[in-house]
Amino acid sequence: MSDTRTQIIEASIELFAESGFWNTPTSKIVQNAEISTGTLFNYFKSKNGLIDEVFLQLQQELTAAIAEGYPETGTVKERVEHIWFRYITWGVRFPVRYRLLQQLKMSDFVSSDARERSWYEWSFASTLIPEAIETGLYRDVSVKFVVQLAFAQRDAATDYAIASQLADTALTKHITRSFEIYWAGITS
Amino acid sequence: MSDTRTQIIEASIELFAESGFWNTPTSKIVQNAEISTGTLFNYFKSKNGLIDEVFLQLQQELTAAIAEGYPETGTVKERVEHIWFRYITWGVRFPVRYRLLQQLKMSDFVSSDARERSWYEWSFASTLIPEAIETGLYRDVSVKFVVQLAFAQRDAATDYAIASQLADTALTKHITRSFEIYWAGITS
DNA sequence: CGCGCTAGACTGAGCGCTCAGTCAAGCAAT
DNA sequence: ATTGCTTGACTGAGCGCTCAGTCTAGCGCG
Repeated sequence: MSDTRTQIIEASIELFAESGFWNTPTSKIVQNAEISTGTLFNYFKSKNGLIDEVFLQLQQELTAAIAEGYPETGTVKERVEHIWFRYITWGVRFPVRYRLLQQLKMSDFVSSDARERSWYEWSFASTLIPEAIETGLYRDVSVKFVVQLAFAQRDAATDYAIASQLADTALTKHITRSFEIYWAGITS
Repeated sequence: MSDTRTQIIEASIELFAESGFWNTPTSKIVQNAEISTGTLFNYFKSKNGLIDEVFLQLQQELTAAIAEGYPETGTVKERVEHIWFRYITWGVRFPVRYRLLQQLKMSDFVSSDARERSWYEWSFASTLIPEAIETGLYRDVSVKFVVQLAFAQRDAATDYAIASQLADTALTKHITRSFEIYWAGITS
């Protein structure tokens, strides 16, 4: 990882988050990264290629934060709660990065290739969903919907925490409470 | 509402939903609407002005669908459930419009002026939130978070219903169930 | 009824400009 | 001398938007 490459990615994160992808010309990126036009295209084959790399970078940072201390042998609830906690904490600590990642996930700027590659990072949690089904502690609802709800409620909790600038004990309380609400909803 | 204006808006909805705003040049819109370049700018002062109008149009259609049969005098729960039901039903019936509206809400393409104007449409529900606070049936959670959670869970339920192509009784059951989950989570 | 006229919706070539991406020249390090 | 990174003026495709001009429906008048 050369220094120049990092500079470009950091400048891109900042500008993309600020103005969006289509409103951020490469000219502004090179200006912000203090390099020249040509150098950008030495490191990335196109602007879209750069967007892919920014996405992978952010996804990797988030996944690393979650994977750290992951209770491989814990109960399903413990593991889901761990992800919940780490995810929201990361979002609050890096709100610019979090919002950009959210936007990238939703948009179709990111190539399907990059999306696929980002899934490998989640291998540590690959047994979670099958196990959740087996334990059968959920209400009579499809697993797909339970997962989708988890994502939606977790993201809503993160947005709220960022907007309200929660920290320390207030943040911890909020995370625990939001998880309780989720768990109370889906378990019978 | 002239026919040409409607043509332009319908063409825009289709193309924006398909390729996004920045990937839809005005040349494609006029092609799709079977008019010429200049006509578009007779009806809308700019491309951004057009986006605003598309947003207002969709928001209005959705609000009209929800306002119809709204139980003004019902309990808080009844009224929230009514909105829940109508919203998801509208999304399932018009998935292209629903997805585009979601994107527009999230993005910053829509001017703050247009956003403000769209709030007037919701006046029929203006007493809902104050009443919800008074009744105090919620858990010890901030009202803002309860509202944000409602939006998030309702949208997740809609996405799931669209993706799974639910209809008729299966759809009704899903809507009721998803509302139950929300209600179980936030009430103590 | 028929003619002349007008209003204004519509047209589309083309303007000015921005953009992503190129490439020949320069430079520093070996 | 050679290699490989860096530079930034340059390119041409594509964009939003304009405007001088066309066309037609419909009105007033003899």
